[in-house]
Amino acid sequence: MSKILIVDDDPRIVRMLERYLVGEGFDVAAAIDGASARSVFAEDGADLILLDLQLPDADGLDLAREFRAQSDVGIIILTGKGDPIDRVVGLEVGADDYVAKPFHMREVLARIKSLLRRVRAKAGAADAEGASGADGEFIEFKGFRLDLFRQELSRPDGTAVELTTGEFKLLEAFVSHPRRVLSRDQLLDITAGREWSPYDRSIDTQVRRLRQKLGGDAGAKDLIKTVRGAGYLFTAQVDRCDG
Amino acid sequence: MSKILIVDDDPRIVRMLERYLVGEGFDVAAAIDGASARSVFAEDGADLILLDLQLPDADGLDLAREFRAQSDVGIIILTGKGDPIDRVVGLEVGADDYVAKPFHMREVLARIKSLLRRVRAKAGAADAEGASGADGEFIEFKGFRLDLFRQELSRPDGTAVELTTGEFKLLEAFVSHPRRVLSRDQLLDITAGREWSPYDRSIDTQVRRLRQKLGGDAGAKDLIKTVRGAGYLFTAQVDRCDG
DNA sequence: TCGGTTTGTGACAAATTGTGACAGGGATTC
DNA sequence: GAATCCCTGTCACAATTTGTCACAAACCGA
Repeated sequence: MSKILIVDDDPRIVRMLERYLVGEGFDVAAAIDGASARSVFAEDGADLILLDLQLPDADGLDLAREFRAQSDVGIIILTGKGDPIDRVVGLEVGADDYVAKPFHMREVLARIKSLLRRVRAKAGAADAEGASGADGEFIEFKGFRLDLFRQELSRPDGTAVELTTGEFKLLEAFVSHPRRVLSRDQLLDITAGREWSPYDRSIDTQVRRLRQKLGGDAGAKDLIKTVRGAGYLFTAQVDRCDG
Repeated sequence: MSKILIVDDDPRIVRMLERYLVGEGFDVAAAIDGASARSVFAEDGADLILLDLQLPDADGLDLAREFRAQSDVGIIILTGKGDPIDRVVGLEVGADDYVAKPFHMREVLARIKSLLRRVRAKAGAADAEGASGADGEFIEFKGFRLDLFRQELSRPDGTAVELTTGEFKLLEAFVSHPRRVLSRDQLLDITAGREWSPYDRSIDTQVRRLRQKLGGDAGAKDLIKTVRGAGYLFTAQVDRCDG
């Protein structure tokens, strides 16, 4: 269950959001000013913050920067009619999304779900980083080298493998959770932020294309193994390097 | 409320800025030459100065140095493409940021707010450098060198790359947020201050032109990678240098 | 072995992006 | 004020990427 922290000085908005989100099964906390928001977040943490910019005792953007500096929490900014805050500023402080007031609950919910998916995926990827903590540049497996920043893959012999965006995301999902069975549901969630439905074969197709590019000559099925009835499994050992 | 001093010899620009910023709730003063700027600043002070470099009776850089010497006021320089900036000492004198003419009001507003936050934060604790704070003179990536004040770009071999204003702003957006996927929405917001609508292809076109100029000979797709369904990604590592 | 289920594979259609051409707008020059 | 050039957004079309479909192959339990 995901924890959501609502920060807004308007009690009506807080109540409305709170009721709706609790009804959707979220674990909800609320704060009506910057000070209580800080303490609540410090105490209980959160997976996602809904943050109004106009607070009685603090600038919402400063708050956003603080939260972002100390964690990977997802931040959705609620912009009022009077503040034409543009995305540029938000981008600088690390906000992930925006909702303009007045909003519909349904819209907020959609963005929350979308962002939670992204945050979870990112957290998963961060797990794989291990204790080094540093944002490693390369990931190596079975002689291949994956550059996360450039989204490029090179073969053991150094030649480049042309990957499309979708293939890269799929491979990233695999190397982030190596030696673990990933269901089609999880893979689709990570790569496309979508829900999986029983007859969706898109992951199968992408796996096929990735296999082809990974092992046109050698062990493609070795790298990505099919687990019947469950999903797919990335078998290779994964190392991070900073060089 | 924050006090902003506008210094520009073009009355239209002054009026435009003044009206907009007053509408945003700032306390605005204006001067059309160096002498009046000095007196206004000496008399009333300011939290932030918008400073044009071309003044009838003074060099804007000297003025900036003076202001900075006697206070911690934030300084944003307005640079025009035709401005005869003979030396690159713009930042040396202590300017905090700059905006290239012609600019959009929203862009200026975003930078003003960002800088005001930084100035306020500076009064408090350690100075966390803002993402787009122009505290370096050059920006280097993959051998290219970008001069923010002159809006000039030079290739690894030293030859100049002719950039239009739009291309420059796009590149600036990329180097300000490197190794991060920027949506068309965000890019359009940064470069033009516009909202993106589903069939707007202008960013695609600008990206194409920039790619062409960046990599006419080398890897253009290396530098700006397309992320299908999401936006574009600047892949190179970005360094700020003072030399 | 047989039948049902699940997955691999090729082909195709839909969606997204790259590319060239063009026209309107703004600035500059004469 | 008119001619001109440059920049920029839009359009049409090409190329690429991706999801879906139909069918073949593989797997599993009875």
